[in-house]
Amino acid sequence: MKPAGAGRPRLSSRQMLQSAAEELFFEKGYAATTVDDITRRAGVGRSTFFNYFPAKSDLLWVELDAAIDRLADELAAVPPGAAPLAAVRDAALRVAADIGLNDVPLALTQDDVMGTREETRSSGLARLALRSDVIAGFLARQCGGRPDDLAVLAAANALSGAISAAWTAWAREGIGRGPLLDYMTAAIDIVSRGLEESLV
Amino acid sequence: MKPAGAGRPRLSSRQMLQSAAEELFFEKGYAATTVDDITRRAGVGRSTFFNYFPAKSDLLWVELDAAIDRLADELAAVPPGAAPLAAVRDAALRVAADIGLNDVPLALTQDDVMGTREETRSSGLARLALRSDVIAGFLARQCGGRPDDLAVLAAANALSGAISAAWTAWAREGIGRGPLLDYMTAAIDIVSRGLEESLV
DNA sequence: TCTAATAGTGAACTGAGTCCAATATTAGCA
DNA sequence: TGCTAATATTGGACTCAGTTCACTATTAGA
Repeated sequence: MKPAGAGRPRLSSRQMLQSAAEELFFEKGYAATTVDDITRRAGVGRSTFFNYFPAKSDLLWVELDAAIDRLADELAAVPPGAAPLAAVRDAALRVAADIGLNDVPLALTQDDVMGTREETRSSGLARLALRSDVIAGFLARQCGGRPDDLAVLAAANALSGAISAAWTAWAREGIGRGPLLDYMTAAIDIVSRGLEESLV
Repeated sequence: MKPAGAGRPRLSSRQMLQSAAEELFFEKGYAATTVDDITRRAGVGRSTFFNYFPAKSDLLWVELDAAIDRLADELAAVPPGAAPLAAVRDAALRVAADIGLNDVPLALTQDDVMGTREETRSSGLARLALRSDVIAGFLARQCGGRPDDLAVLAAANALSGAISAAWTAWAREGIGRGPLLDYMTAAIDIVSRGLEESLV
């Protein structure tokens, strides 16, 4: 097997690793694919892998990681004094609006990963925690509270949970899915308005 | 070093592993403690460890794991037709009421002492996901929807996030903390009633 | 006392992630 | 062009979590 991308205009090692991994995950599944497999197909040394990705599981979450970075940037740009909840919603929706219909994190399409694999599952949840932190930090800043205040934590976790729900439901819809933005709007609305109203 | 508990009335291997681990985590931190260290001090073979705990990180979450099991049992016993949100709240509060002031998961008190937070954190998030699943399953059952419906997912994630926030804020309060029940009541109230009202 | 189930065991194995010092590549500059 | 300093890539040795499996104790119960 030739290295992916051989002959074509030179791709970055990062790109080569990413596409080699994507191929292999489809061919053999995530669990059965080793880091060695990936680097061999990408045509780079094994050590190089860890220069670009701190863990194998990071390959599953490329799109989501980018979205979380975006969210942090958007929130950092919110002027002090703006209504905090509305600001989070708007930021999340702006980010969602830029996610293409095929920018689904591999983790959410790979059945092999969705199942029992505890380790990969928690890799996804690490993103949820990161996003919770980002939101909690922002809420604390806007409200003048501490980021580990119960109300701030609860609100941040709930919002982050809603955002996760949107990604999950969207990804599961399969090929015919509509824009992520629609899911995101609905999910954030549910927790913003209160579960009491939304559920029954 | 004698095995922990030598001479005293015979403890189960599980108990011995748990207390050996607790000691070692305090002495050297979580990351620096290997499974070998734990089994050596507990005086059992290495294989025995994995008979009792699927992963090293499970030792950090014993109390929380028990609470999630309890929650699942409580929800399973709810009669069909009961109001779903109220049922989840009541179940969570009943479980919280039985958590003693010192039943703090090791992970939550020790995460600074225990070295790198990332790994302990991601193991904690696995619990959050499990709890979300339990709640989503229950909501779907009561509402007659699918467990991967957006509204069900969003509500389940939000509730689970609120419950996590309660545990976290409670644990961080340190020795003088009040009962978990108080934190749980407040956190669930916040997401139930809607963030709009609760935040500003 | 016998027996069948259960608990505990060591040994060999896989694969992720770390560390490090050596080497290749590239960019910037004169 | 040639020199240099930064940066990228590399292999190899290492640690340790977690799996598998066949084997041996221990225990409970008839």
